[in-house]
Amino acid sequence: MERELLLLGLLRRTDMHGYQLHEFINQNMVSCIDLKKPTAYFLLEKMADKGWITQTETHEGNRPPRRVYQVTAEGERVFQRLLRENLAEHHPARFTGDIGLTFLDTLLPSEARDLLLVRRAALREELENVRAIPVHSGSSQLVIEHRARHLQTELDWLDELIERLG
Amino acid sequence: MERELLLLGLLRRTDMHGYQLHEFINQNMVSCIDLKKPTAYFLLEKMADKGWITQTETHEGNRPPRRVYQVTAEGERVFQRLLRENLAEHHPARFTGDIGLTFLDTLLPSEARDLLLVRRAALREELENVRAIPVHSGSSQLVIEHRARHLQTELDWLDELIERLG
DNA sequence: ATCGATATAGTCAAAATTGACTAATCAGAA
DNA sequence: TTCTGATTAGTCAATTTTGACTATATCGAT
Repeated sequence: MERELLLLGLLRRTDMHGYQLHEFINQNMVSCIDLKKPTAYFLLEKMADKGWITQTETHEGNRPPRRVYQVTAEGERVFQRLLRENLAEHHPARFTGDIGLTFLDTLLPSEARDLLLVRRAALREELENVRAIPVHSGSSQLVIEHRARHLQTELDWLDELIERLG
Repeated sequence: MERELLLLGLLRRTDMHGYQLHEFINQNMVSCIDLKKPTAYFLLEKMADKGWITQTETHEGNRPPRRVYQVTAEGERVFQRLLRENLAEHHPARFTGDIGLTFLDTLLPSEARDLLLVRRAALREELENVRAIPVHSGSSQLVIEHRARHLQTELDWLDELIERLG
């Protein structure tokens, strides 16, 4: 759901059409996410179906029509929910593309802090688990060591973020 | 291609059938990759089509037949190529699931070292680029800072790995 | 004014991925 | 022994994702 979070978050700032959204993401968030154009349109259509956003077709001359999207009241509620979920959950497979960070400033620092505390707990647990993997399991020692390092970096980062907020 | 690299690498060690492969990956490499069962079978079929592996159907009583896979000579060549590509390339979107590490010990330390040197160069370049992003670009400062940290961790890790090998 | 190159805006068929399923076997409890 | 739940082995339809495409507009050079 973090792609939906991103699209909602951007549209909440400014109404945009599909191409514009995709361009923005491609220019400013490459390091964060790789969202292909057709996927963006696909997600937008799905979100429109669910009533999270509405489309306004604008015809200009002979051009292909542009569909500008606006976040609905329901979409706003979904954004709020997704943002909180994203911040509180520890997604084990990604230290990159932490979309929630982009919209952290839309929350009260105290609430943001509480959500990150939940995440930190899960992160700590995983780090302990990884450190507890016996040497002669089927998994590669290098892979485990590598992961432990990034988990530690993530933990340090969260610690600092939490401190900044509190 | 790193899923193919993984499957080839595992099959190169021991012949296995699809379910076995999936189980092994799921038990020992969760932190590394999330390969769903149907995707595993899909990839195996594709690899068999390309002649990288061969299937041997074994019927046992009334069971659904098991297809045991073996790496062909061509598959072995592809494995060697994919491993080298994987080690030398800096994949910007993942600090997790570095499959190449699992099979690093199949190379001569000196060659492994050379490949990782290429990767380190690309990594350094990205870190510089990320650090050079102006504060008032469209991207979130937190996201950039977050990425820079993990890139630095990755760089330190590579430095150490390279030293260990040289 | 016109030609080519690039930017804008979106679509589509083909390929890949997934959740949910079938179906047989096995291990232990009643 | 027979029932139940877990394990083994793989498949399938529906959903998602992608590369390649259409088509107009715009901008700079000739």
